Amino acid sequence: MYSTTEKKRKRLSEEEIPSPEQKDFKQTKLTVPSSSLVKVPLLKQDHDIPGLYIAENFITKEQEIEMMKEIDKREWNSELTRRTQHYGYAYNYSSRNVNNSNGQSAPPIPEVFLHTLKNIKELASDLIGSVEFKQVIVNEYKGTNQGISKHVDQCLDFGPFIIIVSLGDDCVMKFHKLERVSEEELVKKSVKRKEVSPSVIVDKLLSRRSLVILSKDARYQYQHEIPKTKTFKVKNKVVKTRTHGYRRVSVTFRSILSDLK
DNA sequence: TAATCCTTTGATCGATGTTC
DNA sequence: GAACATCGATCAAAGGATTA
Repeated sequence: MYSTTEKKRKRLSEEEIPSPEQKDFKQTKLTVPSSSLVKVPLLKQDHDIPGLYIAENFITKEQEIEMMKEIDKREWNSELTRRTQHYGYAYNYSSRNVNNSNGQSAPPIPEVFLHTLKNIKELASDLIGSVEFKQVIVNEYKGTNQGISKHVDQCLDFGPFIIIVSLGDDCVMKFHKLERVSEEELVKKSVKRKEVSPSVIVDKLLSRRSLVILSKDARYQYQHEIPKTKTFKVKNKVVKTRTHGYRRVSVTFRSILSDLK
């Protein structure tokens, strides 16, 4: 039996005919990392959302511990309901922009993140090219009800790729498809975005130690959200139940558009 | 030029639906 | 029936766009 909400919601299924862009789906490791003796993660293009790439087990358990240790040594910002850390450029949630020239500059990006970034660039060089990622935000989601409301990452300051490394615990990210607008329109502050009707919502499991890259449609034509729910579901099946001990830390890398100009 | 409206990102709350 | 999940409405803040 389906709920009213579910009836009106169109969920993508494996059986759906892929778009021309999706037909080009390929499971590729875009570039071989320097060490050939370690298990090489695969960067897979997602079937459902153009521009979404996921690499499971992108980092090792040892790297995860090392990153967590580094994060826990640092000072947290408790301005939001979730705790955050900003590196490279601080993001101002009130003015919704990045700033490093008004006395609120963020600390430099820690070495352990730069090392991760180097591995990302090796794995995804064909996708991200020579784009420099100079801003890092660490978000911590603890307990049973912390999440982030649906949104599209700011388009005026941040570049075309959003890169997320998940640490600690798994989560589900929900993608809400928006009415399409051109990338030229996106940089106009006045552009109004609405979800497509009937709504298209795609659930994606982000497992710990995985890498996610949002580009193209995944970056600009979908809102993403981490629901503030006790259970995480994919296609209505519970894949994770949060307890009070739940802790997921995400490390998000962004490029700064003013750097690209 | 000043006032007003609109935008984005994120938070909160209430109503309604679902599950156990 | 209680607890939980989902959805939509509303609000905040600051800057940009529009209008008078």
